[in-house]
Amino acid sequence: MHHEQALEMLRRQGHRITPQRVLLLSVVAENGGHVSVDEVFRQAKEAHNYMDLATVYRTLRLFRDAGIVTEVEIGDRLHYELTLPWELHHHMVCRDCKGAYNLSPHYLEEFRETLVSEFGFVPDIGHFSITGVCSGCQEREGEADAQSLS
Amino acid sequence: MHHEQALEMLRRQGHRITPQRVLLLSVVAENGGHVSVDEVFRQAKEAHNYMDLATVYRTLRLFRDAGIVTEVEIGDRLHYELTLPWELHHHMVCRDCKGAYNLSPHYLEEFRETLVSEFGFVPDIGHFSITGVCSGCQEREGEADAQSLS
DNA sequence: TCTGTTGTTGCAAGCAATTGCAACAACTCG
DNA sequence: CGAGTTGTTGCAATTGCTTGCAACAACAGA
Repeated sequence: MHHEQALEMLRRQGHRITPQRVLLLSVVAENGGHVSVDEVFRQAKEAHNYMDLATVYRTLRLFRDAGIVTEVEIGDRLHYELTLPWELHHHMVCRDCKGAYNLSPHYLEEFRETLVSEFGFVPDIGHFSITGVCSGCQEREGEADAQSLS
Repeated sequence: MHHEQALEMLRRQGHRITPQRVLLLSVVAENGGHVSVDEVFRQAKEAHNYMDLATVYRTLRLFRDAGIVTEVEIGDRLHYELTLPWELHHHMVCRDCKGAYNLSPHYLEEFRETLVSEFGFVPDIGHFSITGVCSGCQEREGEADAQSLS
């Protein structure tokens, strides 16, 4: 998603283009992957010498609702990443190392359709993420357990 | 899960049985379905004339980690319900009406196994819940949309 | 270009939930 | 049963995030 394009989307949805929004969008964009709110706040302040945390939260939420960014809950903190429509994905978040691994949407398609057809429940899988333990941390846990037994 | 049994589980895991824990367990148990933290706090205070909110949070989390209760996030508040091993279920939580509907584990089994075999990622589906819109609220939304168009 | 309307910001207060720490009490072992 | 050990509690402070509100500024229309 190109900046100009995203800003145009916002405007078409009736939102105003403010310097804060332009700045925050570029901060998220320049970070490649997912960034924590704190990090966005810090970088924005660095670039502009001022930024209000409430504005960061409100703006990122706005971007999310406008489809410009995707919200990912890592641990219990919100992170955001640019939504790239040609590479949509969900996340598997490791509860130990807080790593976030991408998951192709096709793994969820069947599950989604079952919920809709069986229960008429339409899940929000645009922002889906699932917590668990990644393979690396499982090995580390294994070692720890072995030690605690000895 | 019977009270005595749950307390015995706690003790076996090396935790102490305190009056607060006994009280909080019975409050959760007596509520049948899922209860909000606030409600647990209120009822515990009513029964015992004193209870600290931090203790409620810590105790419920302990119960969760011990497998005695299940944590359900409804809206953005934590709720808890007794874990009944013979009727395990997940939840579909409606983002509009905050209703929580039970979902049999079998709907997730396949998804779970795919994550494990494909990625070595073991999801926490003991505490799984998914947000979306229930069928009732979809109808209501439909009406609202129709009105706003007229 | 100027002006009015209305969405946005900054600030401070508020929320649910968590945490550090000293006083305390449940369990263990003698 | 009584003393020591160590997990637990109560309290207050703190965290991450949200919200109410008055001042402000982006856009539209004249």
